[in-house]
Amino acid sequence: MQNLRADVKELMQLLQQTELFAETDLEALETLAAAAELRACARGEILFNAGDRATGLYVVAEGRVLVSRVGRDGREQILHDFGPGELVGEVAMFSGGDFPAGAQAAEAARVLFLSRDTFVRLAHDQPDLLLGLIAVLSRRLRHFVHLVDDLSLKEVDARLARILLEMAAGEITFELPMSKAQLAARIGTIPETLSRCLKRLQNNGVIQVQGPKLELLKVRVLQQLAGE
Amino acid sequence: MQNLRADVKELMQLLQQTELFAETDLEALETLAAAAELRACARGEILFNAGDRATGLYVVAEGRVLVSRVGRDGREQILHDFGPGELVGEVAMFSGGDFPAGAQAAEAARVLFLSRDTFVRLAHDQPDLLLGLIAVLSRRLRHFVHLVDDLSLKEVDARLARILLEMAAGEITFELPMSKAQLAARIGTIPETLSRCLKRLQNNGVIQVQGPKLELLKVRVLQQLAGE
DNA sequence: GCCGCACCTTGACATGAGTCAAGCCATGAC
DNA sequence: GTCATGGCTTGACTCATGTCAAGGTGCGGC
Repeated sequence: MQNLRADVKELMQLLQQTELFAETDLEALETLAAAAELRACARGEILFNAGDRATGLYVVAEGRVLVSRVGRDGREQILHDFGPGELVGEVAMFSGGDFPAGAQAAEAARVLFLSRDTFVRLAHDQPDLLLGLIAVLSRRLRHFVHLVDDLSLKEVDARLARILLEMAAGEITFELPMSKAQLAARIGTIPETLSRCLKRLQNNGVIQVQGPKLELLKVRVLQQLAGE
Repeated sequence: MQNLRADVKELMQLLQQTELFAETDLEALETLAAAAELRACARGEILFNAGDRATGLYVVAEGRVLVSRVGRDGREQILHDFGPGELVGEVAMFSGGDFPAGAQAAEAARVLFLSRDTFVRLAHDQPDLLLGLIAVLSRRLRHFVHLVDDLSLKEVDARLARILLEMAAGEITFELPMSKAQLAARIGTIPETLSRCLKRLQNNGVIQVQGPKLELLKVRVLQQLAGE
């Protein structure tokens, strides 16, 4: 991970586009920007591992960062897939102090690092920031409820259907925003199983797969599979 | 669910023993207590269902409240098991406005209901409350990370071993604090499978089961099973 | 005491999903 | 060109876990 030079103006702009700091006033933003470090990481590079001591949090400026847990057998479960503007590693700051999961760049990325101190000092006289953080955490919890629901109560087909609909975002053709191996890890399975599920859906005429290109032929069927 | 009369003094005491309001000053606590409603619920009674509009949050005063999701096939996954002093339904207040999961009393319980308005008004001039809430949400997230890890990356034996060690809390003999069906729902399986796992552990001399009474004979083996 | 019910256990079975090993296809290096 | 590589697919197999059905056990009501 490489530290980059960046002027405060640019950092302020980046911060303004984040979920947490969008409403923060300019003065505070400047303090924040002055204390932030901009870092570049290569595809696959690790930001932190589960169990690492957390000295601060990250904000994704560009690229995508995956947060995941890895089992003893090497299998990986992706917990979050964060894009520009999203916070990474905020939980560790307010409970425990170590990261409960690991994070790595899914593609070349730039991230802002904010030290714990910087953040705490700022939050002290910006109660709005706390409200924003509460909103972020609540959204994360909601996401986890659905993830647990999926993993515990649904089969792979249902999870796949749901994520396809989500990634399609209303379109009927789209390109997978990640490798199939990563997609498998997101829905809590392995590439082989994913491959077979996609095949089955294709054989049933529900979707059309062409490398990373997907076409949703029967959206209704997918919705039903996903559990409404 | 039945509304109970309770005097403000008593409610204040209850609130002081909660994870969120332990540090709140007496004046604010009094306001809170005056606005809170104390409710009694019978065992099995439902506080709210997934998807219900949330008009406030609950604090467990007595008894246990389970938060869970139920699949289309009727299988249940317990997400949280809350005891006295813990918050229930806080997520809904800060994102979305509806409960992402359902809650029911695991045994006869008394809960305090706080309306959204009451809470928001109080939080407005008690920034400490926000910090406390952030701590609570962070802990919940940490819990979910482990739950997802368990469900996705470990088998039932490992989850069972972990929860047994947790419930034993250092003792070697203890009594299950819930029915075996509920235990099964907590570790993401069904009573039949739980029954077989317990049997297997017993046959291997790792534990001794006598109805709801458990004896841990080989703690080391359990720890190893649980994944260190 | 006996009935009925809730809770739990057991067995036989079905199946979803992981493992292992092989092979395919495209891409980039040389 | 051909060779190696990474990413994906496929098949055969195994195994954990869920389903279904039956039966036990204990407890409270009457």
